[in-house]
Formats: sequence, C-alpha cells, structure tokens
Amino acid sequence: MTFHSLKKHIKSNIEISNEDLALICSYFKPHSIKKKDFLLTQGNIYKYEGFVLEGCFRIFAIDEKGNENTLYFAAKDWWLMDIDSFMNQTPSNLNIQALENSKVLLIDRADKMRLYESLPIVEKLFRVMSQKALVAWQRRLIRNHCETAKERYLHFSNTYPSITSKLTDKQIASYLGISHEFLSKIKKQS
Amino acid sequence: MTFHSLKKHIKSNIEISNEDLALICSYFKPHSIKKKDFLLTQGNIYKYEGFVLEGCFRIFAIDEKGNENTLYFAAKDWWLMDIDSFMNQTPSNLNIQALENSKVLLIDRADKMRLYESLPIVEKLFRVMSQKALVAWQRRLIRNHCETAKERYLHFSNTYPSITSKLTDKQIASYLGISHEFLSKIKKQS
DNA sequence: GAAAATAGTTGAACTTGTTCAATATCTTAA
DNA sequence: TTAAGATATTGAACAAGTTCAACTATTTTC
Repeated sequence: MTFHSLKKHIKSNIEISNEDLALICSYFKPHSIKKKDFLLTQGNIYKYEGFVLEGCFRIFAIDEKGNENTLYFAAKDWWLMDIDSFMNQTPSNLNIQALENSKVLLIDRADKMRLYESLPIVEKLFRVMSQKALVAWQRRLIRNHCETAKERYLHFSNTYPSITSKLTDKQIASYLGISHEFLSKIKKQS
Repeated sequence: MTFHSLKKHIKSNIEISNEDLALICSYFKPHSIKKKDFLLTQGNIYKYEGFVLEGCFRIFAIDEKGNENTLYFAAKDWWLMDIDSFMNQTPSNLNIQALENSKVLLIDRADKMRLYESLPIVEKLFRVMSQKALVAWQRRLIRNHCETAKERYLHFSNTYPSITSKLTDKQIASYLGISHEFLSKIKKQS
C-alpha cells in the first residue's frame, strides 16, 4: 500500500517488471516529517533522496542578501533531491522544508548507489526522469524571459491549483522571482 | 582522431572500457555544417542528436511575438539536442543554427535507441550528463532571479570568454533575456 | 485568549529594463 | 566596390517591478 504511488510513478516513466519494481521499493523507507521541519538545510551534505507520498515541500536557496529563492515545490509524487550535493558529496546550497505534515519514502546515498549497480534499469529510470525535468526547466526559463510576472503567476496557479492553495503569497513570489508586494498588486488587478 | 574528443568527454562523465567507448563511437557519423545553416528548425521532428567537434551553434526558440529566445550556445564538446522532440517524436519548438562553419558527430534516433538497448552504460552516461545539466539550469534560473542584467552579462562573458567573442550582442542579449539596446547600454557602463 | 510573530496591502519614490526612432557601423553578396 | 542588409549606439518617453514604510489581517504560541 505504502509503495503503490511510487510504483505507479515509476511505471509512468519506464516499462518495468513487477519483480524489479518490488526490488526498487525495498530500498525505500517511509518517514514522516512535521510541518516546518527540514529534510535538508544548506551547508550540509544531502544524504537522502526522497519521494513524496503526501504533504508538500518547498526547495529553496538563500542568497548573500538573505533573499529566499524557491526552486520548486514538491507535492505528492514529486521527488526531493539536491542532485548536486547528492552526486558530488559537496555541501548543499539548498533547503528542503515541509510546508505541512508530510510522508515521504527515503533512500540513502549508499543504497542508491547499490541500486544503480544491481539494477541497470534504475539508470534508465533516472535518465528519463532527468531528461523530462530538463525540458521543464528549459521551458520555465523561457517563460521567465518572455512573460510578465502576471502571466507567470497565472500560468503557475492554473497549472498547479492544488499546490497554489497550500502556499503563502510570499512563497509563490519567491518561486516567480518577484517581490511579495508586487505579487499582491498583481492579484488585486486580476 | 575524429572521435578523440567524444571519447574524452564520455570518460569525464563515467568510467568506461575502451571497447564500449569504441562501440559507442561507431554509431556516430561526422558531418560538416556551414555557417548559418540549420540542423533543426522549429515545427520539425528532431531526428539526430549531435556532439560538437568544432565550431559553434545557437539553440533558440521563437515565440508568438517573434522574439528570439536563446536557450544556450554549443561550442566544442557540447551536445546538440532537443530532448523533448527527440524523446516524444513531437514537432520541435527549437531551432539549432551553426554560427560558423562547424563539424559535428551525429547519431540518428533509431541508432540511439539501439545503443541504449545494446549498451546499458549509455543509460548511465546520459543519466549523469542530464543530471549535471539539470544543476546548471537550476543555477541559471536562480541567477536570473537574483542578479541584474549587468551581473548576468559579466558572469556569462567571464565564464565563456571564447564563446562570447564569437557572438553578436543581439545573440547574447537573447540568451540573457534582455533587449539588445539595453545590453549596449550595459556594456558602455563597464 | 492575549501577545507575538508572520503574512498581506497599499502608496510613494525609485531603479531597471523596454520600446521606438534616428543614426552610425559593420558585413556580405553581386 | 558599392548597395543592401544586418548589427550596434544613443536618447527620450514609458512600463515593469523594487524598496521602504506604515498599516491591517491572520496565525501561532504560550
């Protein structure tokens, strides 16, 4: 039951046997994370990769000026990772915080490496997911270049209405790359 | 000789035997592309994936208003791909144009699929490269949010001086997401 | 349930970047 | 080698978004 949504998610990305699916799932352990708790804070090395079962997370960086910069939000069926820190074992620049009481499946770095080695299809799984993510990031950057803040806000809230409803305007503004005051003015207009 | 830089590039990403390297290379065919010619124009399905041996390319999209939006530039040792069109066999939104006479190694879609199947390490290669690219795109988006156009220009020209020197200001501006008039004003200041 | 903290609103002054138009410079093809 | 076309520069008027500050809601915590 716990692994149902992970299995479904994997099958939506690659063709895979039930045996392999079960083996992959056996590496993941369920965890609960309370609202406002952090799975990762910047400066630390990221040891886990996570898959969200329920709840919602915010992945953000804090720059020198103290501004919070939200990379993305992760709700059900999204992954929690800091690829850079996880791959290279370098201190992370990111923070991953639960926005509500949440449940995740976690795999630690050593197990992930074992999984890659013991089951080559896992390479394919992450290759496919990474490439899809890449396309999404490219599109987001283009939107940032050619759309106004208002257009970007409407696109986000229409694309992810259920996530939008869980967020404060401050969090949305930090995702869109605008000040929260300006977001307030945008919302008043529309 | 032709495959030297591709081999070196692959080895910088994964550990691999010389036999596997040679097999991978056997799928790629060298091509020359003249300045201003297109490897891909939007609306078409992308059939090839390419590795740049020499020269320089620009990968860009044109939006409804007719604005050119440069995703990235690809010089020696960079890949030319439209992941979206190549993976899903859907018409591309991108244009890939040679900025000077260039040489590339091309692999067509069917061969790429065969390569993935016959040599699982190729999945790993593209998994690793995609994840590295993902990190780079995330950083670029953050820079777009928290740096001014001038800071972004200086970062770009300092990071890629040899590419910068091959480009017109119009092309650089479309990469930074600003008007070329404003780039001209920025350059005058510094 | 009151106090404290956080989030949202609004306005005024300001900065960054755009648009348009005119002019100047550089490339390229015939 | 010259005309045509693309590229770069500059200025003025404008639009988009920021910053600061004061105020109002809304949550959170004890």
